[in-house]
Amino acid sequence: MALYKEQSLKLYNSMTGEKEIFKPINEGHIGMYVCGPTVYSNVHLGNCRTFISFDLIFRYFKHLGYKIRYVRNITDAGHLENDADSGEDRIAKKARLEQIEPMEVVQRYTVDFHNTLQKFNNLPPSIEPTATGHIVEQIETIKIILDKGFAYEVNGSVYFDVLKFNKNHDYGKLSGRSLEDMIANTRELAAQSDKRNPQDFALWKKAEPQHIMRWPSPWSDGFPGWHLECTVMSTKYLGEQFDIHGGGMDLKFPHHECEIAQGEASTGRNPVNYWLHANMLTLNGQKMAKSTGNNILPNEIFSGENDNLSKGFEPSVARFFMLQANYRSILDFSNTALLASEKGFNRLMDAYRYSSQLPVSATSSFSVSEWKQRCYDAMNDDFNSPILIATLFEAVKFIVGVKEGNEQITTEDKELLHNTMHDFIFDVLGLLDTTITNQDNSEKLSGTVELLIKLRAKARNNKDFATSDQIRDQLLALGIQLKDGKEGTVFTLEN
RNA sequence: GGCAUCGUGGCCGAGUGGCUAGGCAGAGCUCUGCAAAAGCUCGUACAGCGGUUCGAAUCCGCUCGAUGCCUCCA
Repeated sequence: MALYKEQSLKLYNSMTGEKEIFKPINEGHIGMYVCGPTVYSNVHLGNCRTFISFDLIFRYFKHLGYKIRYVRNITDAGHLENDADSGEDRIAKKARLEQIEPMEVVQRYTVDFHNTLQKFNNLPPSIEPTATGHIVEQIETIKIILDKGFAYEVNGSVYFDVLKFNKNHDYGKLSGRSLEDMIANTRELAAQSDKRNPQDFALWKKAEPQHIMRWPSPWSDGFPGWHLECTVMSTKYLGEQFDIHGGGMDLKFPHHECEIAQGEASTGRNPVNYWLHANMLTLNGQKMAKSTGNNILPNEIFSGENDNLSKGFEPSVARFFMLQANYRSILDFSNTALLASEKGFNRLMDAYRYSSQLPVSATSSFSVSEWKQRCYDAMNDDFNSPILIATLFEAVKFIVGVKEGNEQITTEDKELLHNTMHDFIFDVLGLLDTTITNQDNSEKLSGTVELLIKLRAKARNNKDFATSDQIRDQLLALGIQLKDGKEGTVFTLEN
């Protein structure tokens, strides 16, 4: 029996502002769409957090036995930098600055995006469609919206008529805004365009002569509006109505609001059942953003080459750090927080590794099955990874207790404990065991260090502490730390 | 200015009407030739002011503060 039949999952629906019991349209199947990146520069850590959040969600659904189709787009058609007609396309601008083709920009940063997410151990989505690969479908959708009377053409551009749409629909229901308030608070901008009113948004834009990325359409040589691709591609691959739509918090308005409008205008149906929004990663209390330069690149985390960092960190440590906060909370990035996570991460991994070799007893002093369900309870409560991690640390404490002889575990429970930890640490949280220990190192290195450990033990037996301390201190200077325990000495390597 | 979210112990960060979050740091102890490591024990916090309640960090109101969105943004 599939696990999802035994577990009741609740998720926080941004549309209603409440945690709701999750019920997919088709039992056992899930369609999930997540807004992907605009590939005109390297992904920064804030972008990664969103995709790690949805990777956690994707992984948990898979773990529960759902058959899930996860669609995440690549925005490779440039969005305009501002709303005025003279605005420049971001990708075209980057191409101009780097003196290359726009699609070279797209290719370069798409590859970077994939490489980076792979380092964080994100699973690839089921389908990763591109905006430029769906120009035809976007034109078709514009035609439908025009036919239904929710859009108008002006000078080769097509705009969505928000005022008209709002007469029979609720524009603003996702972000909690009312159109009246928006109109009341509109600051009149000098360079207003062909729009009938400022809340309208482009479905198709006529390209200025210098605009490189352009396609023919019934209205003009131009390019699709920024919100349309997600509507079109989610509909194409998941249907007119699907289960989950996710994305960064900053996309809630206007992007997702516009998607709802486009979907309802073209199909008459509310496209999405559950809206999930991942919150921002901040740096120095401010949102990380490409445009402001307030950001950290993943490679800087790995190498430590950034003024905010004292050292480099493994991708899994950064991932663990992010998963210690709920995906809906703002998380502030800092070196000290990352250092704390690294220690906790290592302790968790040490305990996991040891869990397979625990000494067994006739009884258990800890209810492993009850603990296992609490792991599920945590994830069932809107993917509460911090609670899951806290629960895993209960097991860590217990494992240490068994090791020290203060707790007991049966053979059966030991297997259940080890397997459950494996499932949650690796399959659900998506962490990688990158901790460097003597088990992972080359035989030559570990053989050498073992030899030094023996020599040191011999020196200590002879009370030759000068020699023993020399071995210990010089190894430490090389980044090899000796740890004396009851059962002898082990070592760890600094990474 | 409008809309929204949030304000938790030294730091990060859960929870949410009565019951220990967790991690890191710190303190004491054990172990140790010394140290490190490891283990054990320890914190009574919820912005401020009112209100509801037998009882509120948790609900309501106000004040203050922070952040996000309102223009592209994960």
